[in-house]
Amino acid sequence: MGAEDGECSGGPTDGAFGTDLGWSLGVILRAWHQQVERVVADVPHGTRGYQILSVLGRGDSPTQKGLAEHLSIDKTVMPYVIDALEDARLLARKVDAADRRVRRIVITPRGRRVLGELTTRMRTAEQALFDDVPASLRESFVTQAAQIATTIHRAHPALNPCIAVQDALSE
Amino acid sequence: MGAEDGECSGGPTDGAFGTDLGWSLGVILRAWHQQVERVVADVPHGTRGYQILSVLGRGDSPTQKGLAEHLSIDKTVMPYVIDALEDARLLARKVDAADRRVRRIVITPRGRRVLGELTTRMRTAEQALFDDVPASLRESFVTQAAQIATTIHRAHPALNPCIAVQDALSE
DNA sequence: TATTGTTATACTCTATAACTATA
DNA sequence: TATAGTTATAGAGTATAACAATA
Repeated sequence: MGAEDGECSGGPTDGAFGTDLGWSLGVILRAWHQQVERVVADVPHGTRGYQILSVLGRGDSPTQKGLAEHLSIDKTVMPYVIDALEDARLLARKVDAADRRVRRIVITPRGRRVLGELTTRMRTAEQALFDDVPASLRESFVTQAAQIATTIHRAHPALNPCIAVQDALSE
Repeated sequence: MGAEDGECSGGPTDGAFGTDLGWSLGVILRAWHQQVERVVADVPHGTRGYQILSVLGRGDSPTQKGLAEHLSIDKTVMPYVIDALEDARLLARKVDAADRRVRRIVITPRGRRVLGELTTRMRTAEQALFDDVPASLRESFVTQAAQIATTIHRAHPALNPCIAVQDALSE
């Protein structure tokens, strides 16, 4: 005791219309990271490594540039991330025959196996994250987040040069 | 031309149940930061400074420790953040009479005025962020994010030492 | 002895600039 | 000349450790 009251009353600032979206998303994203960090502990570069494997698991063979844009990180970050994942034999660089400047990133059988395990464990971790949240709310939120993220990712070329690349390609 | 296909197909990885919550939230939060960065350009420490003013605008007079816990940052980050906001005369440190170790942070009249302007401009910026998202979806998402963040913030003591402090106080 | 706040320092992550190899 | 990828380096943000003041 000493303080006559609680330190902070908690929750976002503007209850009426939730202008404090940044705070809310920050709290959830930090909790997500903390919750899944043990799942991805053995994956080089943790959640980032997992997200790269996820994209590859979809069947894509993106370039390093395309991958960087999907993850919204600078292309100069890619080499050491890809190096680490390649050293772990989870993926491989493959020189593009049509343009030898380009390295296509492909998942290895081992990478696919690891991704399978990770996906299962991620589901469990996310359920634990939402332990005190009603299932219907959780499902709704996750679905809406995916919808909105996809829309924003498409709508903001500055944030999503990946689309700019596709536009350029289709010219 | 050169690449035979697009670099990445976009969207989260697992359409079925959205295991890629981390990607979705990351995209939305990054876009939010980018969208509001001009609004908070004049506020020391940008969105962080804004979030601190938001809490203070609620009428709280939190300690620096409580504030750090609300924002999920280390207490050692607070001094220079508070210094900058105090230099800008947006808030002030006030020694707690009951416990002279403690500095209560209070908003200044100027801080309250600035917060008012910021709140309005944040609303506008957030609407721009969700320009291509249906209004009903946007409102639902923002509300749900606030609900879930509050629940998680309460449920995870490790992430939310603020509650731990309150528990300790109520003993 | 424990806690709030502070300072100094080291570490991680990220971006900027300059280079190479291809086109 | 322009682009994909790489490397080296500098910067921002963050955490760890040690300290002062107070309880």
